[in-house]
Amino acid sequence: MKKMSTAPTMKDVAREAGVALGTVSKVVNGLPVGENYRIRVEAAIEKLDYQVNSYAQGLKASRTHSVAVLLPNTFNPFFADLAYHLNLALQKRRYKMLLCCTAFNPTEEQEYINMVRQNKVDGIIGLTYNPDLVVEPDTPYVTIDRYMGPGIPCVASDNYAGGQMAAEKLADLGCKKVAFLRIGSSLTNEPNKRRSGFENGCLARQLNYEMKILDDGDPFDGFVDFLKEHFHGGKLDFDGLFCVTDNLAFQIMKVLESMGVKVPEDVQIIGFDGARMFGDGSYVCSTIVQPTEAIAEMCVELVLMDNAILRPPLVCLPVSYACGGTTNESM
Amino acid sequence: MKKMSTAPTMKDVAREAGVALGTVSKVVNGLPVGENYRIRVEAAIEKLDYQVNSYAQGLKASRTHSVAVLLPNTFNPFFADLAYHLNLALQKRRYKMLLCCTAFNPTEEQEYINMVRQNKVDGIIGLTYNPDLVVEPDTPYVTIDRYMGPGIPCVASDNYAGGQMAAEKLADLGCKKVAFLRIGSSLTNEPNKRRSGFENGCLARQLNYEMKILDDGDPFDGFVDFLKEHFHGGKLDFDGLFCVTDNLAFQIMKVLESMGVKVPEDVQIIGFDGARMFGDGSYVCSTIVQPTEAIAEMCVELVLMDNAILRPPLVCLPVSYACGGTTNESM
DNA sequence: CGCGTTTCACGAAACGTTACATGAAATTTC
DNA sequence: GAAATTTCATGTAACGTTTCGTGAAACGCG
Repeated sequence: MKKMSTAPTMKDVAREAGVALGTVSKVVNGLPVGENYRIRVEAAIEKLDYQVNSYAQGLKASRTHSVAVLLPNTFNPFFADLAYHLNLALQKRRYKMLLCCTAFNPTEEQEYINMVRQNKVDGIIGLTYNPDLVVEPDTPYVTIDRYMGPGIPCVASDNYAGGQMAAEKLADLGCKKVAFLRIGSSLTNEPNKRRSGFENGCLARQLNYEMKILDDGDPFDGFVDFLKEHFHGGKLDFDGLFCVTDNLAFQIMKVLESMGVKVPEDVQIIGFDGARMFGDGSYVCSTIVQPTEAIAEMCVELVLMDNAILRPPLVCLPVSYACGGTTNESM
Repeated sequence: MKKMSTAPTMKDVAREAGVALGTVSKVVNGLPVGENYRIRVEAAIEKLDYQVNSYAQGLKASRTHSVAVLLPNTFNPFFADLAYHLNLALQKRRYKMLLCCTAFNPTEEQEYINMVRQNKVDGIIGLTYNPDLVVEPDTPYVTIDRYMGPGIPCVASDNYAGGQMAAEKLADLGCKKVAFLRIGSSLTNEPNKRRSGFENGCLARQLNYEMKILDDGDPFDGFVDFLKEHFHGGKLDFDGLFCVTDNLAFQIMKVLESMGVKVPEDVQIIGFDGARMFGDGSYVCSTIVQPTEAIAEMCVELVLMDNAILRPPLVCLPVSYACGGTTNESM
């Protein structure tokens, strides 16, 4: 060892092992190399505690072993779960995860895509809200919940089935008159299918239903007004509500509480996502659970797939139902 | 433009602008350069849509504009908040965040540190549980909540004050006999100060207190047994509990619920962290709120600080108190 | 045994930057 | 006005890999 201060390079390893530079490279990359050479090189690597410099690697090979993940934030339990399982899935394959929180901001999203472009990540996984995001065409891009065209795979829950399931559960719980509440972008994205699934589910079970749909910018008051309109003589017109997300369900429950409406005695509420406190405990409310782990695995699988031809345009994964609170249906 | 397929490089920009390579580099890095040259180069950059290749940059300059963040997970609201604000703080400075979830696993933590070593990140911010983590000495390292020695800055809440505050709040709420519940590592880390703060707070307010401390491996049943021991004739011996984290407080509340003990009527509970549902809504329980945004800002500030001499060994940031639920003290 | 073929380590040439030495031009100084 | 000084664009040499053409050794075959 000549120099202590600076990290050992392949050249150092080559010198130590008495082989050529290229041979070390092959050993490091697991390419075929003579057995006796391999042993010598591995010993030298061990001895010098050599670590490849992934920036040199990235520069030369344009393979960086890192993937960027775009999410609105990490504090919504659904996004948090996704982030966690994406990290796990990437780590399993020895990939690093660049996390980018976009705060639902389209400009921010584009900024991040651009920023990530310079970084030459091997792929991008994005749950985004900018309908006309421009992505580097030569970087594999996989979306969650947003169908952006045939070349860009979209991974989502089976939102239609989830909507249907919500209707069935409400019917099973004995509801007669229910409502669907949605807030969110009006884009044609996968979660919109929750609505049609719910409608058809209601029709199949002959459930009376109503819709209240707010767009992204709209103030939450829209729902408060809606609920008040349907509140007569201390009683709500509905005995069941399907909220498009657990977050919304949670807020609605607070409004109802303040109105003196009891959940679930007076009205059943089902959300969507499968948000849990602290990631393990009980569900925040009764909910259609998204299979975050499977979604994450699938995203990683697709984004790292070599053969672009095999990438499917859309993958839907099965959802399940879970009761909120500590116990069961009685949430 | 000669070649369409491959991304433009500095050489392309130099040719386009009719200047030397080094001049382009200076413009890109904001170094002083003649005004007329700058204009020509900027025009060429615009025209070719040039983006620096940060792998070449990282290789040459050993400055990668990325920081690794080690957290146990993203679904605990406290960690989620940290991740979010760290991301924001880094992004403000145009840095990328490599997120690494370690699941409290010491081996995993070391693995990640090693993995990150190859990547030559500009710094590491870690909330870790491995007491003898080996970190690259030449990579700036900042911890959250773990004091690891004078060379490694530690950023934390003022845990002592938080413990005191909890005692005072319980006293203010009229409690007479309280208990402190802790689960977690027995390492000498910052959160341990919550206990001494609480003890002194209780002494100052002449509050009767008891301690129940479980170590990391111990089963949660330890608390259930403890509570049952102090449960006589349908009543709990305590009228106030201070739990070392909101997560614990949340679990304890569920146990109490199943025992028929009402919160806050029968017993007041205060947690620690400031966990909120969906990051905005109400607090999960009454709690000592950690200033996650300030912690994140400080970590980033310290980890990117050029002058290593100025790095303080320990920074404590002020906490605050917040009531749980939708309303006030009445949880 | 000699020729053609395969195998495989070798070493040099990129990859796209930054940093530094070089020298020409512009400015100051007496 | 000439010499001394400053200014600043230029071009070249790394940074640590991967890739690929080269040639020597080992092998098979007639």
